[in-house]
Amino acid sequence: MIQRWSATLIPTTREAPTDAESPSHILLSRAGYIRKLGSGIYDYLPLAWRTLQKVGRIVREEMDAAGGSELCLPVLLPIELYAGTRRDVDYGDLLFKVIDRKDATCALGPTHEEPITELVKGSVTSYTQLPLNLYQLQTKFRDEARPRSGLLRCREFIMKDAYSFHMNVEGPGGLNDTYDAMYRAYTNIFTRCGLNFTAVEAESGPIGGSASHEFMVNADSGEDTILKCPVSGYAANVEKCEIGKRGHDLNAAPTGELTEVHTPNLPGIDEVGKFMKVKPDRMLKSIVFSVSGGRWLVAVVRGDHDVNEGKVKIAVRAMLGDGSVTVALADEKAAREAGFAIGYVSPRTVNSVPSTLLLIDPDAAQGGFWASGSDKKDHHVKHFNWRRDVGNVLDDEAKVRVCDVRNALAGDPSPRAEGAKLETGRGIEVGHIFKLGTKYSEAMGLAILDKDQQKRAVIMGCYGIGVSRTMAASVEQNHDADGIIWPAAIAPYHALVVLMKPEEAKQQDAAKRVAAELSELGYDVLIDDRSERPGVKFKDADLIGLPLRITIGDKALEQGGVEFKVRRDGAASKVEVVAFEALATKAQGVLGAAW
RNA sequence: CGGGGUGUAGCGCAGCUUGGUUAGCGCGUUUGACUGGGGGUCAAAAGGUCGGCGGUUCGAAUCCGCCCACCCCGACCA
Repeated sequence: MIQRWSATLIPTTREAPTDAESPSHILLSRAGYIRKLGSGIYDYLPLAWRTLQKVGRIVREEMDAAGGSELCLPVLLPIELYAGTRRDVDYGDLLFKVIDRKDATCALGPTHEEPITELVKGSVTSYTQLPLNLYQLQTKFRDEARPRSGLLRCREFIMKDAYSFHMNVEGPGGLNDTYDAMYRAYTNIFTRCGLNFTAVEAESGPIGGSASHEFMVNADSGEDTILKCPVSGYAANVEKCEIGKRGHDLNAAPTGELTEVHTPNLPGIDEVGKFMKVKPDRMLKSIVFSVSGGRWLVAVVRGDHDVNEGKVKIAVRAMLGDGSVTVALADEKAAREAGFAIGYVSPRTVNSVPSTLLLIDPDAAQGGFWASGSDKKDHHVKHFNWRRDVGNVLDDEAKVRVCDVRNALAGDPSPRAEGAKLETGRGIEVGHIFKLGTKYSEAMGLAILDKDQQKRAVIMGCYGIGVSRTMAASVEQNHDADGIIWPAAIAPYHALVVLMKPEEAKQQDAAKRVAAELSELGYDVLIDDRSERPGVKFKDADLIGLPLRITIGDKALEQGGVEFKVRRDGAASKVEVVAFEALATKAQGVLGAAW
């Protein structure tokens, strides 16, 4: 298709709005793709909409190829729909709500587990109709506490959400089949979009195992940290990432006498450390959790490490041999009443507070000098020693375990390859696939008779792609100082034909000829026919980032051709004159076959 | 929700401390001329509820109060 710049709306600007900070926000704004209408609310202008359509087309093709069926559910959802799942409460303020004229509350859909479950409940009546994979592309709403980074975190955004329904997890037609198909579809989608991405293991679903993956676009500006093992290829997000084997030693000799230090009004590890002249990596951080059944748990990590709640939960369940125990950060007041000096807790509380379990991260379960809380407000201790100060309870496996309970960091041993070290990178989450299990079907009463005439809750999976976020993530990953650099597959147009003198018939004819030829090959062409100075047009060309720029000017025309420039080569790269006859081949070499 | 900050032309900003003609500047826009291969030059012009409401004052963009919007850091984030 062919479009003229003068006939569409591409309001480029020299400067970005002050509130734009991330590269995608700045460039998409400056290049005339998006405009902000309110906090976390953006207009998609023609260029952006074309890119979104292209991403959407790839998504649809791959979803259809993987057995999905597109449908479209309402955005406006009666709040009563959430009666079974209580997500109106769990989602909290994140759920956008509107009130109608009858004073009834509706939610603007943040995702669609409830309506899709409701739909299937009323329309699928036999196991023979399963499996089913239904998806939609639509605008979603979330009342984010703090929208930021332009399209990367908005209150209104475009998402592809898919839901699958099964009678079984394993075997043909089971959840695992579809999950794997979705994993492959997502890999195809992001590959076709021209993105450099990593699929990482994410927080496990209720079914366990590696039941969830996030697809992360690798970009330094990403909000999420991901960890990778360069040897085995293992990759996971911080919440999920396992750490390889680490040694520990609870029997080392003390470094000195246990000494109490008065540390008044010091809020954090860093401040206490500075005051005591102890580095955070020689301090013990003891975090108190409450465990169902009226028990307590103290998790100890090094001062420079962060406790991982998910790992704590898994460890406690293993320790108690009970998969149903719940673990939560302790309520401060209740913990104080139980005898924990919150802010000054030490591992010794395993002895002093009844029904207390102790989990020690290997890096904290070492000899040498340690500073710790003293279990007394405004006081810490120096020369803490595990064996001397905690005692033989350390050997009681029912009460004390040494195990991984912290977030992984760069340099930690890989869990999958001996001797390899984990590396970190930043990423932008653009896709998430998840094994839901029966959470929604049970809550909403979606059950079907199976072959054996047993009524069973339907097993579900859900699979999301942030479509508008994918566009922004691509810009985060593909840009330079002059502007956007689109991968050909999602560029709003493949080529920009720039006329040096748009009023000259000779150049007009050449532009028409070039555009028609490229269009016939299946490429989308934008003709810059504005009577602007060349400098302005070149700057705008770099800014909007179409993969190929073809300049029609006297210089090249005299040589019987046009100027050919690839955006990815950078603004300052040399242009090349290409004869008319050679243009098609040359363009295909750069852009690849169109669809 | 806690902390910090900002609202003045389409965009970016100055003016506010110390109230006083007609509220400025750069970019952009319009018209004309010269120009013509990386945001050109000259000339002229259009464009403002100074976020809103109220108060103080002879007089408010400027001082005071309330409200609203927006941004940043943190908390939060299927």
